[in-house]
Amino acid sequence: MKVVTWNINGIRTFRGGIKKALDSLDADIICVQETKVTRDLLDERTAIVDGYNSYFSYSRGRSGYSGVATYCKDSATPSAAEEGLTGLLTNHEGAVGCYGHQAAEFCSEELQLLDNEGRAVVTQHRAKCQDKEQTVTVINVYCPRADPEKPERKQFKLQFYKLLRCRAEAILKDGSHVIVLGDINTSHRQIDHCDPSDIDDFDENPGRKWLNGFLYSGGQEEETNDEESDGESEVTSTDPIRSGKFVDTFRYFHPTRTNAFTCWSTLTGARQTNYGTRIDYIFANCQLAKEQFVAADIMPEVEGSDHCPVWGQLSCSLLPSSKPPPLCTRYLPEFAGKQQKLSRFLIKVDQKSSQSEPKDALPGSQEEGGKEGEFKSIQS
DNA sequence: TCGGTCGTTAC
DNA sequence: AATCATGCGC
DNA sequence: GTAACGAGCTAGCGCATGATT
Repeated sequence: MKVVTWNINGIRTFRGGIKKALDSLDADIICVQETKVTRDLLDERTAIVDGYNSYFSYSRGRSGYSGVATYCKDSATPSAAEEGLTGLLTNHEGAVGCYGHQAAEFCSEELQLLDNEGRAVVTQHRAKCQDKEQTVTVINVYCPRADPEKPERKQFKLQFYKLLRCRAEAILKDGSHVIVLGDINTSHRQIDHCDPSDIDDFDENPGRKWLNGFLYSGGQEEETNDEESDGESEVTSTDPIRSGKFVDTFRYFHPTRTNAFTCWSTLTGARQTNYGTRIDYIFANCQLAKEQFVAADIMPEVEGSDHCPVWGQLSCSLLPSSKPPPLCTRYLPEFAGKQQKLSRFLIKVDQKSSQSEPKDALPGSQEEGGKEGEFKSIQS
């Protein structure tokens, strides 16, 4: 199976629908960030793509801002899907669960704010990894940018990181493999930045420290010793710097490749001179990375955004769920007439009636509107 | 995780 | 109902 | 003369909103 992440900088720029772009990426799971769309502005050709099932999270604060979506091939239909990292947005069935000890680390208002900008979608899949059936959870994130003008966003970004790690490790501890992918908005090391001496990098240092803690650096032999300088006090004992459980899959396969960037400033036309940064990643827990990942790379030749796609190839194959979880976009009542899967109407009657009502699927903060009745009548 | 250049100012 | 001007966030 | 210090700030997209035709 193959996964892709891509910050698309506005999903509505794909005028004729996004299907062609999705197909050309040729992946089972495609995670996009910065959709800049809200439910009321989502059109059918974007939301309902033949051959895929999709899962959106929208910014609740402002429109035209942030937002992520995960598109799964029908052969990769998840068994669970949910919006956000905190669980506060998921009062419906079909959620992934496993929230760790976030309650001890964050106050509830803070948690709500961290999930208020449509920055995360979590899908859970069954996979067959050499005979054994296992669970793989995909966390699609658009991590906040730390605007230097706004000091509070710096803290927000770090808190989001902390929450992301908390959730990812909780799911991992529960026994699932975990893939964390998306626009992480921090370049990890000097090699990942066109100008490592830039002042900005010092400002982003907390983000790098987080990455160093989140990632496992075994297998990346270079420079493991000079990292000790920012953790000299605890280096002798627990060595928390390298306690991470995840692997940067691109760097795992290309440990020394330089000028490998995924994001370029449009202000200066920096893409033509490849003056960029690598801030879009596919992270996988160590075991998954080592045992299942067979390749990973960036796609700098793909245009259409100020970011390029990143892909990872796994040797395991996905086992599709027979029915998409409630968060699936195709359950939205405004698209009820555009059901794509004929098989949805062909499943056994007893199974269908024992499932939860479609109205439980209505995601997010939007009102349920007057179309719901129409939808229910179509369903039953 | 650093070195590094250049022009102006202060001594 | 289009178009423009301005602002915001990257 | 030389050490110390500070260097300089525009670019372009996608989107929203409100005012103008």
